Amino acid sequence: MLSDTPVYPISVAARLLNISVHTVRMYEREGLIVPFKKKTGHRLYSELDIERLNCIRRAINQSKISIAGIKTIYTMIPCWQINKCSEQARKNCIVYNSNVQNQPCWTIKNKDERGECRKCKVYNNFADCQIIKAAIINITKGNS
Amino acid sequence: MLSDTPVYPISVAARLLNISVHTVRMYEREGLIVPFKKKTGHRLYSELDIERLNCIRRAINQSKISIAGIKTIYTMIPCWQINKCSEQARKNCIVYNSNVQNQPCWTIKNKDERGECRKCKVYNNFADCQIIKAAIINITKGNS
DNA sequence: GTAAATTGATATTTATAATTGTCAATTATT
DNA sequence: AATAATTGACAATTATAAATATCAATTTAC
Repeated sequence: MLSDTPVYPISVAARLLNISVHTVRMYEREGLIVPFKKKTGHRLYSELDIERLNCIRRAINQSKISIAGIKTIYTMIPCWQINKCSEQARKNCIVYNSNVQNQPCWTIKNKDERGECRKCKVYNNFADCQIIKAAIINITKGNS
Repeated sequence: MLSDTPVYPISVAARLLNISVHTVRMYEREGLIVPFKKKTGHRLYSELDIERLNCIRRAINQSKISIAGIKTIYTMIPCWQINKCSEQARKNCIVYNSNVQNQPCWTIKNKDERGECRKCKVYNNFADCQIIKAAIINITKGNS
């Protein structure tokens, strides 16, 4: 089990991934990752963040999915299913109630009952496009 | 309602789309489209095919989703839901029974009870990535 | 029967996404 | 207090996906 404790500054994260600091920041701007931020604005990355970034790199370099494509796929995750949100929670959730989002749920500001995105199953378990596909298939297979 | 009758040869289709004949063939090689083919191998495109191709072009040029990304998204369509396949049909369907496909269902050869892909709702109604997203959301919202 | 169009396969070109570089200002570290 | 690292913003570069060109063989259509 990978640790989700934010420990690596961006320079170390970039070195672990064999990419530049700029690229790591770009993935954040594009909404693919949500690193921990200190009050001063400095970023910190966990082991889990590194694994997530590796996954994104594979999608780009091996699967040839563009960043915009990855973002679109992330937006397809039915988070209320993953999190088994209650009727009440759904009623209050901006993600659930706006089909037309073009943003992954973790990029949408919290005005509802959702907790911290960095700790959420949706953010942590569905970095891989293949896993997202499998999840959608599983969920829909339950139906008649 | 757009006609699904195959009428345009590839040169006309390409002209309607402002792209080259080669590009149209490429989209087919990549599994994004399934044009009608005469016994001689010559392709024919319908109005619906043209609209589908326009949709693919928008995904590439405006949404900046790569061809590999579009293909991955197409692979996420839960076709058995769209087509309301029976238990029996699912049991016999290679698409339903192999989660690990990396191909849209219409590129997988028919050895089961599925009909002609060009006539299928899944192929015809879900060219647009946004619509696929909406469909997945709808289907999963039905669940508890 | 002949000119125009289509086919597949390989090679080339082009467009642009992805990545990196530079900079001054701010923050961290010892 | 001084050096190293990080920040955001803009510019430049690189890598490669997307599109096009070329070719001989086959098919279409008048």
